[in-house]
Amino acid sequence: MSTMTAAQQREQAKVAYDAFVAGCPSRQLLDRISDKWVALVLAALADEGTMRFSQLGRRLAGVSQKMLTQTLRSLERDGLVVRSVTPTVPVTVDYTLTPLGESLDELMRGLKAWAEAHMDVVQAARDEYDAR
Amino acid sequence: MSTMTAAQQREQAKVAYDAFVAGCPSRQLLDRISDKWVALVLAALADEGTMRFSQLGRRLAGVSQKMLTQTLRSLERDGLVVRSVTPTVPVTVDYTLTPLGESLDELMRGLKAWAEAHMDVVQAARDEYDAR
DNA sequence: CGGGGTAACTCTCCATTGGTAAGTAGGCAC
DNA sequence: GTGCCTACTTACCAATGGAGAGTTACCCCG
Repeated sequence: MSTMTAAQQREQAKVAYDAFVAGCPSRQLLDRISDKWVALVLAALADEGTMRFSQLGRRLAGVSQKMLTQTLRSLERDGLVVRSVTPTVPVTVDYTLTPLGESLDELMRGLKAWAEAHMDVVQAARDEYDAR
Repeated sequence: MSTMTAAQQREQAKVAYDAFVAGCPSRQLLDRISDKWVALVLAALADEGTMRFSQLGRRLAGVSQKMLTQTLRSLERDGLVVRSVTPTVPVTVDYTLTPLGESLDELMRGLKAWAEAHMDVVQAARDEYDAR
């Protein structure tokens, strides 16, 4: 058979994708920032400079402690924040953006600005869609 | 009691958050684009102009049909893409970006550019973190 | 010396989400 | 009729994320 069914084409594309995605940097970053809490941590740290764990927990109040530690760890691993432990009475942990983290945050602010500028249009589109 | 325990502070912050988040447009948008597939659909449509359902399925090959329909529906609802059905033999469905969708895509390209420029630094940070 | 309080986690359980695979509708080709 | 096409929809199942309690390590008060 010289022609392929749609199912076969999908199958083939899937294999190509598996190989492709492993080494694609923009895709890796996408996975990183496609995490709801990453953007919020970045924004909070950019606003306040240095913040403690509990401060962050209050600022992005909806976050669970589990997800906060998890997010901060991965950001630290990627070199976007620095984690510094001060051995005070109850231990104090501070987080700060690195220059790299700051540069990413600038792009994020662009998204925030877009949201504020266009959210009313989006809302109108939603209302219209739901009405029909 | 005039002072609050940390637990009580967290509880209070949580209530404030619930009220805050419901009406915050930038947060709503964040939830929208914090979906892995949204960015990819946007990028694909911006590249190719109009695409059919199966074309998109092949382009972002890792996507399941379920998630593709789901993503496209929500983008349509938000006025970022248009869906047009042509009643040909097997029905043909085309998707195109609206001007609104295009404007969001421009920001996304900024992120892509950041990724390509900085992914090597991130990778180096990861390696170092994993090594110690 | 023991009980209580604190910060930053860590663990356990459960609900929601996303992936896989199979099924559906309507029409044409055989 | 049987089978195949596109664009879904549905059923099931594994993984992810949230809620909340538990843990560690320390100090202070009585």
